[in-house]
Amino acid sequence: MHLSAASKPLTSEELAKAMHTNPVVVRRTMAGLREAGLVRSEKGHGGGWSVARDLEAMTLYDVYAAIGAPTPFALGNRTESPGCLVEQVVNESLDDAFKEAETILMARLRTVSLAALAVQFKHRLTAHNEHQGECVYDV
Amino acid sequence: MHLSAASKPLTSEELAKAMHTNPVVVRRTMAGLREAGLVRSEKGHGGGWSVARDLEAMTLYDVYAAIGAPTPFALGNRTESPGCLVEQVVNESLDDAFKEAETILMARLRTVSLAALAVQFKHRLTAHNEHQGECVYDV
DNA sequence: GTTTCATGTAACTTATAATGTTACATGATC
DNA sequence: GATCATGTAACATTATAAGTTACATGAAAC
Repeated sequence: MHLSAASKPLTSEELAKAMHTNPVVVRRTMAGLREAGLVRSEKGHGGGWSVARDLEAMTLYDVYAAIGAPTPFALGNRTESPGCLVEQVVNESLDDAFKEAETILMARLRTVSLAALAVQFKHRLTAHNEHQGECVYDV
Repeated sequence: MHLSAASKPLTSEELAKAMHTNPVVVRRTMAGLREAGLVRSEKGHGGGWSVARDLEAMTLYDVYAAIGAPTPFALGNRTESPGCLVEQVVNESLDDAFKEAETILMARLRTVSLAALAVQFKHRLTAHNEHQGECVYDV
């Protein structure tokens, strides 16, 4: 979203500063997005990161998938294939519950396009400027 | 569930052995269950842990709540109250999605009583014994 | 009543994963 | 060819959960 708001490609350094992290961490994360075709990267002068397709055609789910679709849950099985019959029964029941919740979560993420978030962002920016006076938001 | 299957209170040491962990870790975890009134503990000879109420009246949610209701999600906001307007908008959208998923997950956990799991466990135990010949399952 | 057994808990160590950092290779633009 | 930017390996730091040691407290057995 920062990229789409900018008029030129943004460097990893600029992005890192905006989100209080490190250029290499940015590259690592963005690499997933690049491989998924969500963003582009260019080397050399005037290079950096830019969006590769319409924000309308990107959802939060696409971003999630692009970064590797890590398990969204902090709770999990202590053992994957336990010999303990109690543990088996509990694991299966929890797995069912998590699966249901995950399905719903993913469906929800698919409904949120980055374009929709960009609209909300613009509203927020307007309100912010009215309250505090003009403020350049280039990054 | 191990406790309800046993005919006497089980010590932290016995439980630790059954779940391949450490007696102190067992005590730490069980302390939450005790404070929530799900289990009892007794010191001294013949002491140990036992269930404090009918398995019918305990659900997976009760257990989850008893151990402190930690956030079930591995994904979260990078910053709780970010100044960045993009981050604000994304956080709120994700928070909404997580909240919905969490509500559904908790509702689901409330439908699973430990008694229901105990029934499944007994079935599994029967099948296990038919397949392998009698096997004492006291812990 | 004292010995034994069990929990309760503080303090510390270890394991693991995410994040941050340094260093340098590769490629594009000026 | 000098400069700028990504790509990536290797390493360091940090945070958190799990495991461990040590010892105090209380209950039962003898």
